[in-house]
Amino acid sequence: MRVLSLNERRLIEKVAVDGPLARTDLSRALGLTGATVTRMVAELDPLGLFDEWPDRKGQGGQPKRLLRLKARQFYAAGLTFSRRSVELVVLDLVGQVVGRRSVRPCAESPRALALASLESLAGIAAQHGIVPEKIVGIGCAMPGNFGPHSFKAHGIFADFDSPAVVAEFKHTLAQAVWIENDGKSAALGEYVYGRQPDDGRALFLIHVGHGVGGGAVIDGVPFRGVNGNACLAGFLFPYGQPRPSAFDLLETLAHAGQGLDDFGDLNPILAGNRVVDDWVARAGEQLSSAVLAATAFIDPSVVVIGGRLPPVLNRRLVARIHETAHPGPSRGLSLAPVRAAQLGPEGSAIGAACLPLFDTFFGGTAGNNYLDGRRS
Amino acid sequence: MRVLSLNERRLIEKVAVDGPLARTDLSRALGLTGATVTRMVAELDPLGLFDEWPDRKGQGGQPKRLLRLKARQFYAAGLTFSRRSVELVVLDLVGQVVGRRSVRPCAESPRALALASLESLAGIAAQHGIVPEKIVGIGCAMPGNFGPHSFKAHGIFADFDSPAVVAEFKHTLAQAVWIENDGKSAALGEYVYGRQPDDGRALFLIHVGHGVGGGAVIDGVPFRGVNGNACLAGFLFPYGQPRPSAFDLLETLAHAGQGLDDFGDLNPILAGNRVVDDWVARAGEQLSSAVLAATAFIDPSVVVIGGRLPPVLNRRLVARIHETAHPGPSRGLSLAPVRAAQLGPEGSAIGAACLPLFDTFFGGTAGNNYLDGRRS
DNA sequence: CATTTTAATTACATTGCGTAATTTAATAAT
DNA sequence: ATTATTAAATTACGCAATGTAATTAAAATG
Repeated sequence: MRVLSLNERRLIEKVAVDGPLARTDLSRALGLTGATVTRMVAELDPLGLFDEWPDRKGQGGQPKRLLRLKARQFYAAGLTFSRRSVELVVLDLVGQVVGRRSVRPCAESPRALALASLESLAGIAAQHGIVPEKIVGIGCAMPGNFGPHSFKAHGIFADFDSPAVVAEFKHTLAQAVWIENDGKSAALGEYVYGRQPDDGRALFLIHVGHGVGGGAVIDGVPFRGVNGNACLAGFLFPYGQPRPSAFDLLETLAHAGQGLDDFGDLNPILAGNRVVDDWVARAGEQLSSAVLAATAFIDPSVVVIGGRLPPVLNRRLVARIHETAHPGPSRGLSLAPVRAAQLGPEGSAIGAACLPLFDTFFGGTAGNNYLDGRRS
Repeated sequence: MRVLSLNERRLIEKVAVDGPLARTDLSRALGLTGATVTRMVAELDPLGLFDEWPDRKGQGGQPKRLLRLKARQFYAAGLTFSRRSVELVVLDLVGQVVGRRSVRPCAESPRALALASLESLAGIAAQHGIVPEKIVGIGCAMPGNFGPHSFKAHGIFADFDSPAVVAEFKHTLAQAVWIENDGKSAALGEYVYGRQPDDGRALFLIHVGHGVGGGAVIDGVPFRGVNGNACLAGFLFPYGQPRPSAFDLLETLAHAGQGLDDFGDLNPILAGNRVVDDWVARAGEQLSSAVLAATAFIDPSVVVIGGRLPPVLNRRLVARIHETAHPGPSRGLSLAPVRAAQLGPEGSAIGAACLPLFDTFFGGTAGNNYLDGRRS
């Protein structure tokens, strides 16, 4: 697919995040003239990105012609890594999960995993009549950190440590592959597909997963840090001690004789579970410190609690954070507003699939020159 | 002065930070063609921004013609607020302090302070034959935080709290006035005029001043947060308890019977001072936690220790941080490299004066459209 | 003194976007 | 029903910033 210009991406992102919108709305929102928006939409027409229909309820003048992203037009796959399985979802550009497969116990080699993923992807594609050109890539939301030259995955996925393995993974999948930290991809997914109208300009997500991570999207740009390890909200909670991670909850439950296989098995056992209640009380309190730290360093417009836990637990953690009522990071300041992630239990996978879609259709690298489309 | 385009600012900033440079060097560094750089430099010629001279030590081919910023060509004033006085410095675009005045006890009303500042500025200007058109503005590095609609100054400058007062200040000074948090302006100053070749893409400064604040410049853009309160590295150290601030050092000294009037009086009493030694040991240890937090959230290429202390103390604090040897923020990660601020005791004022210069000549708002100079 | 090499300049082409005029499709007024 | 009004969308035209490619400039090299 042809490379989209910066303003084309801005336009598409605006429609995706705040749509449906008419050309005039876009003109105002993007600071471009109506003429330019008309031209850009016409230019993008061959891609079939938009649905368009006249606005009823107009009060005079020519009615607006609203645009929104067309469903089932472009796709990406997202991989999330759990304890016992790898989940693959296929997402379309509007954020609908088109298909899902549980791939394989992750003890397998990366190559085997890649082949199995490819097979699952092909299966879903065939089932829905998706041609390969409509799949823009595969995103992997990995628990772990980036070293200066490699990705250091969380212990149980140590096979992903070497960049050579990542390269082979890309090669085997025969697709463009994005590898990103799970917290950062979840933040991106929440920004694009879980955004609330009053979220403002900077979203910070605390990722309650294998560890306690995080990510931020600031002015539409993912905030990665120079090594890709920014937003590590969990630094406050040393390893080996109680910490507000989903992994920690599983261990706490196991310790109380309620061993579970994976994050996905949590839902049925939540109701009236004393161990869970206690964990939420403690973890919520810890997370409020993390919210404080995020407010102090990032000063975001909203802090979202998300990750691998069932949405109910995210909401309960948020309630607990509100109870804790921390003072702000400095004189006269208060904590950033906190809310639970909008995206459901598949938020992590949606975030992963979001990586290729975002880089292809949305914000991209803000602030490069060549805005006019002159590329070297 | 005419408004400079984004690429013009990028060019000027590059020359300022990494100069002297030839047109070809700039072409490579900015991703523009040589033709464009030639044109831009010619276009900027009337401003008299550059010195140009042929490069000796060329090894063949036409010798480079190196460019650097011309001294004493444009100026800005910077105000810093201390306990008993307000310091005004005049800085030129290359970063040289042209003149300094101690303005007045800060108990005075903001209007009186503004008038006194104006007088001092006029005095320095007259002394050096600086015409008003060459002064691009006045920057104020204020200790304090931004509320949603106002600036909340540190207690002893409570008069600055109201935006109306700030407006009057601007009006009285009859100059463009920038009000910024002291940590953030110090970070900017350090980025522009104290930068080391290996600082990389993201500089984080921990500001040891009235409180413990901070600032960051990421990819050439000051990082402010949505309310202008990001980078508050001091959130770890609650008020009323020992904390690594310059204010805390003064109080510690006063408590030990060594009362001082202001930060500026520290230098003579440092040598062999047991109280200071103990304070450095404790504060350095605390600061290493702040470095850890900054690494976790921002993932910068360098953390700079700066603020209102004498440079010797900054260096001693850095040494102490290195001794403390904190583990990194997460598995496999280490702390960002730490170094002491390059700018001397006037760093804070230089940072303040840097605000107008930066907004006029440097990076500015990256990522806006209208790169071509079409402005609405 | 011709050749090579790199820097800088110049002439010309491209293009993304603004300005302003025009067309379109609805409601409100007569 | 016809006309006026209004706002959205489109079209024709122009401009400014940049790229491409050819040209000139000034040194080292042989």
